[in-house]
Amino acid sequence: MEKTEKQSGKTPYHHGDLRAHLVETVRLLVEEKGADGFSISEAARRAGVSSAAPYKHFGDRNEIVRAVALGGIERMRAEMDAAAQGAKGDPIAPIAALGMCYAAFARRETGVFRLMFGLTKGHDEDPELQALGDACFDVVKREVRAFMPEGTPEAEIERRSYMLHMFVHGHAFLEIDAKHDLDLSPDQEALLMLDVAQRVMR
Amino acid sequence: MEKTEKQSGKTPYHHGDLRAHLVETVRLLVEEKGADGFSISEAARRAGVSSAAPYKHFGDRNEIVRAVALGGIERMRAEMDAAAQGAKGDPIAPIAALGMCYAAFARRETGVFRLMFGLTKGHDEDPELQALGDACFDVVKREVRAFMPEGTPEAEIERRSYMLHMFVHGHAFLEIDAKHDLDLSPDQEALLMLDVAQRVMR
DNA sequence: TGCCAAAGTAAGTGGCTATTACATATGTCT
DNA sequence: AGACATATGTAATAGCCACTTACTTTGGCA
Repeated sequence: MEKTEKQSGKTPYHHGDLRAHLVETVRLLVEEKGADGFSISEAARRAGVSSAAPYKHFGDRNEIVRAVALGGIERMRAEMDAAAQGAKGDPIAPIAALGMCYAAFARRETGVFRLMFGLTKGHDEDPELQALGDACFDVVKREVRAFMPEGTPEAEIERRSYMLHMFVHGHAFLEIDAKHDLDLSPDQEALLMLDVAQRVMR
Repeated sequence: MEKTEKQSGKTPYHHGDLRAHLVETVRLLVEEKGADGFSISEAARRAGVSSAAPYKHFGDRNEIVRAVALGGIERMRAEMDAAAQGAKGDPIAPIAALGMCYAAFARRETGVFRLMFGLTKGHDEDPELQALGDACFDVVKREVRAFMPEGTPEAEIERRSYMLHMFVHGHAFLEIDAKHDLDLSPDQEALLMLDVAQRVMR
């Protein structure tokens, strides 16, 4: 029973932890072919099981991609947390670092990133998705709070945090969608992030 | 052949201008069910033709949604142009108006808006799509140029324009995806746009 | 008028999602 | 150990979709 307890408490029976295997397979497929360029059948084929097997672990296709998206959000949250705590120079450095982190994730895991924000297929009211997203935003608010003078009203912190989010979110999507031919070097992007952070936090 | 390819003056043959009829039908379906929630078969059914008929006018499904997206971009460009020229109070008003326009379009035509920026299915290198997008951005640059002191280097104009785009683009998507429970009134949103515009243009 | 190409249809191919009926492995209970 | 309920798997299937092919209809024009 408690030999190979995996993430969701599902114990492997016949072929190991097919559930986790499928999520990882789909994650790779999403990066490879985009969120709508793959099929569950294909994932099952790659995992070496029949096309019906996935439906023993997920109710429908959406549940699978949802699991991939949730994993992505949590991964990004962890990276943001680490990036903010690792930046210790200028007081504004953690805030700029968060922006770099966001953009870097979008660039590195473009498929999953699109998924994280492109789930509109019945996930409008997904509490778990919302909660994980909020957890990411909490990291931002934490750093904004640390930067602002003590006693700053929460509404102000929320407002600044939202402005930062607007900015990096737009930048991330404009970049991965290649809507501008900017082609910023990492240094140039870091300067841009710093510039924007200063304009928002001033 | 492409002798009658005037795109504004398609000649009706059997059932009228099926091409334009299909684009409009798909536009409505996109708003109704989302970019991936409809089928070409369904559009054909609504238009009262066989499921093979669309393929006499479009090479594949992507060409149809591309046409819808192109129409959306051009419509938004026209609105942005009008909004900027209509705002004549504070010198920064046209810039804030552009932001409102962007957000309003995203709210009003959410499906098409998502389409405009979600085409990643072989449209990475679509010159017409890129050109229309650039035309929108030209409106922004025009207003930024008008705001900045004469002789401002083009690179600076480009930079400020890009910053503005980052902000409004992020705001638009965060709002339609309901990633924050802000629920701004039109007035509050206008103030936010003005605030952001001032921070960028300062 | 007769021709031809554009524009339409019916039928078919292959793929996908999801379901159903059935087969098999696994931990538990006695 | 043996039995059993259940979790996990398969094969077969239904229904939908994108797209193709072969055929028919229609409208403009030489």
